[in-house]
Amino acid sequence: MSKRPDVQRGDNIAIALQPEVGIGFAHADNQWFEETPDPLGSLAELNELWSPRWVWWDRFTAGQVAGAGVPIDRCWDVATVHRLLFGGWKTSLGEIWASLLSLPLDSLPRMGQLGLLDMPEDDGDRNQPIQPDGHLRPEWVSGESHVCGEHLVAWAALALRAMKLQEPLLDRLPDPGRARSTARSESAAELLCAEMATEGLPINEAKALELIAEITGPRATSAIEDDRIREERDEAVLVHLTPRQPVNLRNPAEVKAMLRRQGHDLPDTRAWRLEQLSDSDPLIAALLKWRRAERIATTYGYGWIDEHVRNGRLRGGWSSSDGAAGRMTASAGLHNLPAAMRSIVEAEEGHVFVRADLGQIEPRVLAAVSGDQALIAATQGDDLYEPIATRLGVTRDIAKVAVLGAMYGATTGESAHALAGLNKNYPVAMGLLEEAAESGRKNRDVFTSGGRRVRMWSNNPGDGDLDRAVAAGAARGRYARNAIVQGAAAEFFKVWAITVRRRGRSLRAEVVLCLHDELLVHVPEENAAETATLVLDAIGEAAHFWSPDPTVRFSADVSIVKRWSEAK
DNA sequence: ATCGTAGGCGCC
DNA sequence: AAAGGGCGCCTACGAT
Repeated sequence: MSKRPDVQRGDNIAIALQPEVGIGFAHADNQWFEETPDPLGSLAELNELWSPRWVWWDRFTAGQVAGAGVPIDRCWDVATVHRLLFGGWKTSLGEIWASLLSLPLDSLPRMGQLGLLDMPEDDGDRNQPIQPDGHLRPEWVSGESHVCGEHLVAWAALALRAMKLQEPLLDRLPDPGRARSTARSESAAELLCAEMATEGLPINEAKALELIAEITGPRATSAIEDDRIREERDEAVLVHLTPRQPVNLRNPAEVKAMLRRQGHDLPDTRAWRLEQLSDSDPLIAALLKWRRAERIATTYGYGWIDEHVRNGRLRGGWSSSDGAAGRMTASAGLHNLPAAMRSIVEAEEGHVFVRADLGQIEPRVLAAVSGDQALIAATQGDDLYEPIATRLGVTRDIAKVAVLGAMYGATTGESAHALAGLNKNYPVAMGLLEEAAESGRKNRDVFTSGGRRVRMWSNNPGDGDLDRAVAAGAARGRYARNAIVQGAAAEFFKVWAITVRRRGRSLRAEVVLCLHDELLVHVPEENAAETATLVLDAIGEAAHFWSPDPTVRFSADVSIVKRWSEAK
C-alpha cells in the first residue's frame, strides 16, 4: 500500500470505511489505508482539501457519510448508477457485479444456503473479494468481511473498478454526456436520501397525538378497549342500514354488496366514485368519513408515532429511485401522509420551512425532452394549458385533461376526443409519446432522456389468450408512455433538490422532504428569505444543467411557512 | 403459522 | 373533467 498520491480537484477516489478501524482509499493506480478511530473525520478533512468525486458501493457508505454530517457534494454510488443502467431496484451488490461482468446470474453465490451436497471445492483466497468464478464473495457483499485495513482497501478498489466498468456502458447510451450527468446527479440524490433518512422530518409530536385522538379516539389501553373503539367507529356507518345487519367494512366485497342492497350497483367502491353519491346518501357520506378515520387509525395512529417519531423527528427510509421510471420513494408514510395530518409537520423553534413545488412539471418536461417548438412556446407563461386551449379551440379544463391523458394513456372520455387536436398541433411531442407507447407494446425497454432504462415485462408464458396478451401490451404502452415523462421529471426534480442542498449549506438550510415535485426545506428564520430566493434560482440552475432545450420555462410556487399545511 | 396476492386508499 | 402511471401500507383471504 502506497502513501497518499497527488490528487487533482475532481479526481475519482473510492472509499470504504469502518468506524474505529480506518478508511481504505483507491485512486487511479494508488491504493492506501489510513488507520484512524475517526475515519469520517479524516474524510471530511480530505473532502475540503481535495474536493474529489467520492466513489462508493452503495447507500451503506452514503449512510455513514450522512450520519457523520460530512458535507460531500460530488459522489458516485455504484448501486444507484446500476439502477440507472439496468432498471429495476433492490439489487444486491453480487448481482450488480455479475451484471457488469456479464457473469451468469444462476451461479450467483448465496450466503447460508449451501446444502450438504454442494459444499465448495476450492473457492480460492478468502482474503480476496472476488471468487475464482468471478463473482463477489458473498461474505464480503454482506459486509462481514471488510473490516481490517487490507480488506477496506480491496473493497474500495473494487468500487472504483465497478465505476470504470459503468462509464463505458453510460457512453453507449444515445446521449453519453447526459447519461454521465445523470449518473452523478442520481448519486448525489442518493446521498441526499441518506441525509433525509438520518435527519428526519420535524414533527410536533404533542400536536400529532392530539390530532390522532380527535380523529380516531383516545389511545386504547387494552385489546378489549381497542375493539370497543373500533366497533364504535363501525357503528357510525352501520346505523344508516335498513334493516340493521352486521357488515365487515374492512372487506371490500362486503362493502360492495352492502351498497348494492342500498341501491348502488358499483363496479368497485373507490372513493372518487363514492364521492359523487355522498350528497344524496348519508350512508355513503358516513362510509367515506369512516374510511378517512380508519386510515389514520391503522396507518397514521399511535403506533405510527411510536414507531417512527423520536426526539421530534419522523424518520423513514428513502430511496433515490423506484424500480420503474426512477422517482424517489419514501417509507414510514412520508409520501402519503393524509392532507388532514400535514399540520403536525412543524418547523422547530427559531426555524421555518421554505416550501416549493414545481408548476405543471410534467408537460413542461415533455416540451423539453421532445423539443416540440409549439409546446415549448406554451411553457413561456405561468399557465401552460391556457395557450394550448386557445390553439385547440377548447376550454382550459378540456385542454388540461387532454394533455394529462396523452401522457398517461387515457383512452376514453373527453380527453380522447381532444387528442386529435393535440396530435395535429403538437405532433413532435405526441409523436415521442406514441413512439414510447409502441416500444412498450412491443415489449422493448424505453429510456428516459437522462438515460434511465425502464424495463418492460413479458406476458405470462403459457397464457395464450389473445385478448389478455393485447391487454398486457396496452398496459405496457401506457406504462412506457408515462415513464418517459414521469422519469424525466424525476431526473429534473432531483437535480433541483441536490442544487438546493448544495447551495443551501451555508444558510444551514436542510432539505427534509422530497415529494415528486415538491421540496420542504428546514431553515433558521433569519435565513428564510434568502433560502426562498435560492430555491427559486436553483430551478434555473437545474434547468440549465438538465434541460435538453434551454428555452423551456420552468417555475415554482415558493412560500415560507411554519407548518407544511399552511402553504397553498 | 407464514407467505403471497388482490383490492383498496393515501399521496404525487 | 375523468378515472390513466407510480409508490407504501392496510386488510382479507387462500395457498402452503
